[in-house]
Amino acid sequence: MPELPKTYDPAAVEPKWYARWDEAGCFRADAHSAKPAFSIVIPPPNVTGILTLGHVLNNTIQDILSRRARMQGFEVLWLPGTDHAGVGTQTAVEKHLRKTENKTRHDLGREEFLRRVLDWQEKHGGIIIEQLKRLGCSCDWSRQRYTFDDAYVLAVERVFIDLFDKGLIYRGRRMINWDPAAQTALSDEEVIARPQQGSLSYVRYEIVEEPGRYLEVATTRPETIMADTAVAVHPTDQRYIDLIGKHAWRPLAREALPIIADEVIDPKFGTGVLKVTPAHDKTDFDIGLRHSLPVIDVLHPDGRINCPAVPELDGLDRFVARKKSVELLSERGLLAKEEPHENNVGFSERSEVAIEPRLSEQWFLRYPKTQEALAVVRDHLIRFFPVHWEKVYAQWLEHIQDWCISRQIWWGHRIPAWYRGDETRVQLESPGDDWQQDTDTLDTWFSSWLWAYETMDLETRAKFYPTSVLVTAPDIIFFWVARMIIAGLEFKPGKTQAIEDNIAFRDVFFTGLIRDKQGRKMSKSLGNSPDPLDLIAKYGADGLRFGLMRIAPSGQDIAFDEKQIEEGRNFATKLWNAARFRQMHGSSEATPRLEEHPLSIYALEVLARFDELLIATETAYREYKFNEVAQRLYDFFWSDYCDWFIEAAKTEIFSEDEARKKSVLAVMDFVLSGFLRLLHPFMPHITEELWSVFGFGGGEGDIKSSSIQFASPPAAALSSVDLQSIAAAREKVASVYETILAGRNLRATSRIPSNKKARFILRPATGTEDQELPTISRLVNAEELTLDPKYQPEAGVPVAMTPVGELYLLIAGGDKSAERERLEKEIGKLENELRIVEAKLSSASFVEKAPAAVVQEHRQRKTDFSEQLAQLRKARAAMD
RNA sequence: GCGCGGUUAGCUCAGUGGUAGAGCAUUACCUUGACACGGUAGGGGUCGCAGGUUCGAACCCUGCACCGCGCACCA
Repeated sequence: MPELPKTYDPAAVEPKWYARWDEAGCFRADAHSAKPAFSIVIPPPNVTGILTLGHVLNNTIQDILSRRARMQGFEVLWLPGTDHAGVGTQTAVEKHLRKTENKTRHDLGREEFLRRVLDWQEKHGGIIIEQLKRLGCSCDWSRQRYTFDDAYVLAVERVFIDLFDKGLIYRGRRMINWDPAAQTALSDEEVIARPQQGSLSYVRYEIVEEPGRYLEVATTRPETIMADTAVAVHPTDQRYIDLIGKHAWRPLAREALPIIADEVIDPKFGTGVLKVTPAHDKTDFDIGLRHSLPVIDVLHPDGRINCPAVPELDGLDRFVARKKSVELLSERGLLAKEEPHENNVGFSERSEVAIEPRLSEQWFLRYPKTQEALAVVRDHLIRFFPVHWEKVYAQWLEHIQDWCISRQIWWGHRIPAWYRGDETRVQLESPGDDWQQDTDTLDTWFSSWLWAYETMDLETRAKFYPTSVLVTAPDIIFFWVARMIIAGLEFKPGKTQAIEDNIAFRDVFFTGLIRDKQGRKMSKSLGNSPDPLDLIAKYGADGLRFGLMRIAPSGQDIAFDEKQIEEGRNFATKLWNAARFRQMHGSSEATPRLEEHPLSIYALEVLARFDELLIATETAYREYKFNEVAQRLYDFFWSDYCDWFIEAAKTEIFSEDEARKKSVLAVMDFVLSGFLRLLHPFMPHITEELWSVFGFGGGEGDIKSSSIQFASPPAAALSSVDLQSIAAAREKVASVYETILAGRNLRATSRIPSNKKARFILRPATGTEDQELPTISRLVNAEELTLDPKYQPEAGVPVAMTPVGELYLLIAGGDKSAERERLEKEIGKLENELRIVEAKLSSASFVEKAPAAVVQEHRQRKTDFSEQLAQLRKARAAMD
């Protein structure tokens, strides 16, 4: 067994093991395996993206699930890949182009621009894959996919054609969300409402039939007045009822507009009069349809005003034109007033500019299988964790609108539609030379929604689809999760037509969002997003993984604090050193066994706690409570194993009794071997290193049989020990540990410095044996601990009441007044507790109505407190 | 307006009816033969507010406040 270096160096251990695993093909999934299948598809990161803390969280969870399943004997497929990320990638390249060459994509033309995107992809693509490897992700890299793989592209086009043939995809001129910066249509989901501080302008529209009489119209968008084609009021609004059917003069680009009545007008808003602008507002467009109003578009695609009739405004940016139009109206006496007004404005999720509702010819999908998609989640064929996301999901599906799937960007899947004159054909190949292909591309999510199965060939799909679990952030529940569920139900890629074979995944685990300490989202512009690679360099991938998992409560946002990652690193070091300690005392068995050794009470205690740990982690895993699993592992190892078991075990390790020494070392090996396996999914590298160093996997040989990642999960340690003797041992241990705590407290309150040995005397309670004295003595750092049933203390000797008797601390020249003070404090505390218990017991209703066990417990407590109090009072009295 | 989540120690969070917990931070002592990325001991909380149910409420019920999020409205 090679000797462990003094400190753990993740940089020396982690890449070494990852390379070995990868080379040996440990992560490769076998579609022909007889083992049960476990599968996860990665939420594909942007192909040119770099690793963020969000990715670390998400992929660590997937890796934990994959590694755990592998150990449990599943054939595991964790399928990796990347996404072409249409708008995101294109925007990045455009930005770069503007910076380096001061050009737009239109300057280059479509073909050249796409070549530049490919260059960009060549340069930045795949970085994130290498970063995931550094994190330790056990993906099957031989199956890595990309949304622009030939086969994948073909599948996307075929799906488009299929849905078109079914009549679910159609082309139409409708109101869409227009992003004037990216100059493309967006889906409703890509628009984020933000409250904006603007102003409400009250504009005067003169009545055509009654010159000199004006209608006041409140608007936040005076720059679109030229596109007004009517003025509307509520049909029952008494203020204006006589005007319905008459006309009003449009104040800019003067023209007579009909005054119409429509139910949607809110008489309480503004003046109760709405200017109807069908080209630039969804509600207005609908009103226009109901009243057959003409549509006038006064905006260029880039958001500038397109209205030669008003030269003062023509060509101005929409926001500049807004101010200018107010000035114009004001000059002409047509502005009644202006008041500040807050309203919600839709912003493009990507380009961060206000979106423009715009009438445009686009492709739409009428979602299929929405009822079925609701049902599979409602009926828990697919289970959401945490469960409350079910409601959000249902709410979206219940209000679902057709999906605008065409984009006017260049980087994406081309729409397989062809035009010649008025003719349209939807098919893979061009119908002929004189046909022009649609210039639009598809929404990136229109390719992502096939990810759960289109990434698998038929053989793989037969084994691994539906996938076991999807791990993702809740912000893409509509974009991706819901649509993948719909795609699975519609295209039925499963082995039969049955619904349960065609759900995309059985479980969905939604992670939290990582925020900074102030609760803000991580973002580049705030500079509050640490680079995970820096963190890995500082704390190791294992430290980062563990630290993050320990603070990631399921379903809640995570306040990131580097301190927590440091804790992860510290835990790795603790593990390392505990292993070193074991290693100093001889070699270990490849498969540690307990049977041939008599177990000490401390061994029974730590093994019982280990068994509790097994159950607790199993339960937590079932609910995807990774932070709880991590915390349990941490507490068990640090406190139960290191602080208590190892410390108590030193009595035997440093003794001359070979049999007992052997026993305690065997228990250490048993616990270490089991604990390494439990911890492996969280900290794969260090556990593999120690597993290998200790030779637990059977030493050298095939990595697939020696690696910890294929070792079976630990079984319960005490299943063959009778419960009574475990209980007896644990009770004894509890009294020993309690005594130790009391002894240490005596030392500290009596101001004995930690490096000074102290002498103790124990006047034993009935039944106390001297067997455990050496351990107590060691753990209270005693120079000597003697058992003396007849000990009569001098007044002022510090004393503590313990389960094994009265424990006295002998100090030369003890400070009597300090001891008096200490005693009085102790007495005060006890009196207080006794008072509480007595009050409870004297309440007749408590004694009558509370469960007998609870009452009994209180009675016991009362007895204990009273006895201890009597002793302490005696000691106190002796001092006077 | 509708819905969801949160409010417990300075910080991050556990805690589904019976003596309020952990880690970090903090204070004191300690480089002792695994570990100072460590050990030991301590201090620190009217569990957001107000009612109710109960022998007993951080926990169950009702209302409210504040923070965050989603949806709808948004002239």
